[in-house]
Amino acid sequence: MQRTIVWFRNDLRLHDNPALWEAARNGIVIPLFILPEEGIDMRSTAARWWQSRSVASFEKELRKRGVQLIIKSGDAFDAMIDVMEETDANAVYFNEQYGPDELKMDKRIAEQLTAIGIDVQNFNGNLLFDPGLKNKQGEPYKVFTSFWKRGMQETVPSPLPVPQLEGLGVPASTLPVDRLDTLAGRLRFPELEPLWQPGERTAIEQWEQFSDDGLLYYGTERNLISSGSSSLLSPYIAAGSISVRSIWHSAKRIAERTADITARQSINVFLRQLIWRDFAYHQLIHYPNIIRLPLRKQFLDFPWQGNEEQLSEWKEGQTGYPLVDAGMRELLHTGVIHNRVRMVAASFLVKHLLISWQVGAEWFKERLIDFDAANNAMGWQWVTGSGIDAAPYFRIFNPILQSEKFDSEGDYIRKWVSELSNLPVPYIHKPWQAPASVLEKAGIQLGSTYPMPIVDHAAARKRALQAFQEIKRQ
DNA sequence: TGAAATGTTGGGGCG
DNA sequence: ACGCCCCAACATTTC
Repeated sequence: MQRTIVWFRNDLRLHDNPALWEAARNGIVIPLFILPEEGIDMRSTAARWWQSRSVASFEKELRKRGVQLIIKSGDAFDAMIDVMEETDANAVYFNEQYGPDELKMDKRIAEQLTAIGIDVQNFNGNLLFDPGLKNKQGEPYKVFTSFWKRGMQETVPSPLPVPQLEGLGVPASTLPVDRLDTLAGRLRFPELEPLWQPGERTAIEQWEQFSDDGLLYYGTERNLISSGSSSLLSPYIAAGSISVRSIWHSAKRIAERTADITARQSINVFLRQLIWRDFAYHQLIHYPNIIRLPLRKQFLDFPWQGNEEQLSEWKEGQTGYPLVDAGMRELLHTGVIHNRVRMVAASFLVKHLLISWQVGAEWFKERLIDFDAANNAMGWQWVTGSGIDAAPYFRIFNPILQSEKFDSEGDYIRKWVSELSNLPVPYIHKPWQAPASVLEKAGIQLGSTYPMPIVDHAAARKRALQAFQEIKRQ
């Protein structure tokens, strides 16, 4: 009877978990989660908080099934050796991660384990498609639409069911579950605590609720910021509490059952978003540097020039552009931002403030509970125009027009920028244009209760285009 | 998964 | 009745 350590990271679920499934098929399962070594990489991020909450929830699920999650900290190889000595485990399975650091570490650990006679196996548990997908010329895809078309033709593996688990039967030594909190700096995100319920069950419920209703209108509603049309699944997908392949197949089944054209189109729009996620990993796998460096070389010399003060104003939602500020405050208070606003706020940092996308990406990494290195890198490079299939640099979002288009009544702004809540349309989108009487009636003093725009849109746009000309010449 | 600038057209006001 | 101008409204080009 094989005894397999299943090393969990961003795959905190029982359903459709290839590593867990195979381990269970072969015998006894020894689930392991390893916290980062003390003193190393201990930065407290919202995503780490979320992961720690998700691990705690997963531990409970396992315990209900009579299986103990072993929690260790420190070097992964050393931790595994510890566990193997105590439990006589003779195999280690895990699902692949695709970041450059993770790949390097996984390779190192696999080699070390193999060298001492341990059976090591890894699986794709995170993506819809084969991570090595190539086009007909044998090249990685460089344009999303072709990747998308290919994806729609691919067969996505059917999700695996929840396996029957057999655990060790005797307790093994482990760190207490509450160590997750302290190590992850959980106490630094008290405002997120009441907002998010972690775990596989909640994730599946969330999907069922969304697929029952919102999914069918997703195509037309998803851009309307205050319509509540987001799936809210991204934090669960990021932690691996739900499998994208399960979502895929479930959505496909719903599409097959419905004759309504709009609903079918909506489902396709949603599937397209899932394919964007795979495309992000596709890029990360083929161009691991995209996390740190622009893919288009000329952007290495881009004349970034934003200042610290403006960066803080952006982070705090004090730019004077209501939609941008609403988004940045939503991020601070909830750990997520609506996708449309994400683009507008990111574009504002890069193009209006000329602050480098890496700085923005770092802030998102610190604050997003749905943080995903591949998505984040792709998204920021897309906005900047420095990535594959990115928006051309001269495409500059106008934060006022975006606000008028996608938050036409200003409801989203009123929710997050409460000092503007009494301001009527159209001035809610551009308070500095409101007549004095309107401002007074709404109880607003520009420059004191709410900032004047920190940059003028037209001037900032012009400046950004000039900066673009500079690198284009080179 | 833009926006602004520039070009074109056609209806209507007006001398 | 006619030509001229104005300017929405829409289309195209440019950034």
